[in-house]
Amino acid sequence: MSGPRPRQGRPAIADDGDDLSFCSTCAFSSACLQSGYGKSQLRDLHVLVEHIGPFAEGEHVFREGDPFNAIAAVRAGTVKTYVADSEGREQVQGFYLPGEIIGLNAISQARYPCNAVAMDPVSLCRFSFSTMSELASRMPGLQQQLFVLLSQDIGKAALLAGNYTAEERVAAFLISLSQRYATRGFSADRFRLTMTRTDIGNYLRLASETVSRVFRHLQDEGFIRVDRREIELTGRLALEKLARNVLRM
Amino acid sequence: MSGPRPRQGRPAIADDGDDLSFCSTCAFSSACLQSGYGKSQLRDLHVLVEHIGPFAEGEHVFREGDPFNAIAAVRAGTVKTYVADSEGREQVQGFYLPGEIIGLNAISQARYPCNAVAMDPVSLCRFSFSTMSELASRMPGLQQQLFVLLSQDIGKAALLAGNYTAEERVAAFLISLSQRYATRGFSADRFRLTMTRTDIGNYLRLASETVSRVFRHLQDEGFIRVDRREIELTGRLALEKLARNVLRM
DNA sequence: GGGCGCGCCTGACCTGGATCATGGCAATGC
DNA sequence: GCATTGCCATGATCCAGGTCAGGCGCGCCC
Repeated sequence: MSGPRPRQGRPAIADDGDDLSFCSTCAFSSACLQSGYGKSQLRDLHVLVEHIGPFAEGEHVFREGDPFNAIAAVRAGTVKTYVADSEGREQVQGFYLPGEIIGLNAISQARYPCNAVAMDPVSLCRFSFSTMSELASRMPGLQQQLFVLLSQDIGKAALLAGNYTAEERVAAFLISLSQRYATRGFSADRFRLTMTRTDIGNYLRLASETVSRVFRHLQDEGFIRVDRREIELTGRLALEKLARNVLRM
Repeated sequence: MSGPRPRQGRPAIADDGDDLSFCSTCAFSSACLQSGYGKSQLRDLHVLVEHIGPFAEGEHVFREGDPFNAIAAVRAGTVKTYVADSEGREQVQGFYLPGEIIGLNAISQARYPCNAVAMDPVSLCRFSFSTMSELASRMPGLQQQLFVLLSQDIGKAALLAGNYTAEERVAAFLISLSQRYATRGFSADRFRLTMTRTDIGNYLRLASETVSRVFRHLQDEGFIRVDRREIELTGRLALEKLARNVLRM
């Protein structure tokens, strides 16, 4: 993780206390809890966790080409990853919500292949990848979790690749956000879009005008209610139907 | 790997002979050679390799929903992976050439999330994933190789996702094939397309007519020469320029 | 308060690629 | 030799979404 360094907040290295819930959004802790590890082994894991941030809105977490040495779980806020094409246009690759992992696609080249920027105040859990690999050799469950996380990400990217209409894309985007918020304990039907229409369009490969128009249309149909960044899903079933092909459900 | 079982050819389990080159296209063998392992350790690896096939053109290697238990390296032929959308239309996800690995995206759900079918006679090296995971715990280099392979695949899928013209997509497709053939020792400038125009279109999210027209146009420009499935790249530089944004080079 | 900038919306128009229809050509089978 | 089938090419037309232009409202700073 290069770019701005942690400037305040929690100690860089987790302390040895027994309170394992101090980082409830940290995916690895929960992943390993699921794997049935005891507290002593979890403490091993916590040694390699470093809490960094907060990053202010617009601040970069890492930039394309930075040397890779760590992956990170989002603790709070939203991180956007993007690349710039040869004409300097931005291509958004993904939005990462609390509990989700950034940096997995950097392993193969040992450099981050994209930029990551905070959409709002962001805190992260940083995991040294070399330490984690080493630990994974001794903890088969952790190794397996890493394989699963990596494998999941392969599928995710393929979703956008399909041949879908603007309406299908937008619906899938909303349903996906909703599901992801819900699994983290937030409301599934009412949340705040932390990104602009332009960002959404860049992500879905649509013009921002099209995003606006589709929002309008979905609202006219009674499927959603939008007010600036606030959104409410009032016709979840209809949205899911639209999103079905994209999300493969 | 479900579907048709091996019906002839090499023994199912590699023998203990010293000839480690018997499977020169097998990515893992070479990956581990690169990692500096000695022959005795390589033999460990070869124990978990099973040569299967040949599969005839049109035969399925696995199908969506099949339980996952192995990944496989293509030894010979081309494998196409695809899914069917809710209206039964086929969406091609990728083509896998000799040396490339299929099945990595199946780890997270323990089921293959797509279908894999042979485009021409195909032989595979099958690797039991559980055995390999276990082995990876004892061979950090192998674990690392697996991480790298998985991480690579995350990026690949993202390429198609972009907002590109038909010409850029087709050029990128050709350059990508060329590069991949070249790294496997085949000619970079002259090769056979093992798939139909429809398959190419399904993969690139273009109509097959558009693929035809773009081929024609690229030929008129002098960048390629096409004769049915045979293709020659006569203007590699121009093609690379067209492909630059898609392939990020 | 007033100017300014940014995000967002909306309408008018344009265009790249899809779709539809047709025909050619090579391989295969009878 | 002739029919069939699958793949490919090409022309005519259509349309989803891009592009361009204008306008509005909110927050911010002087």
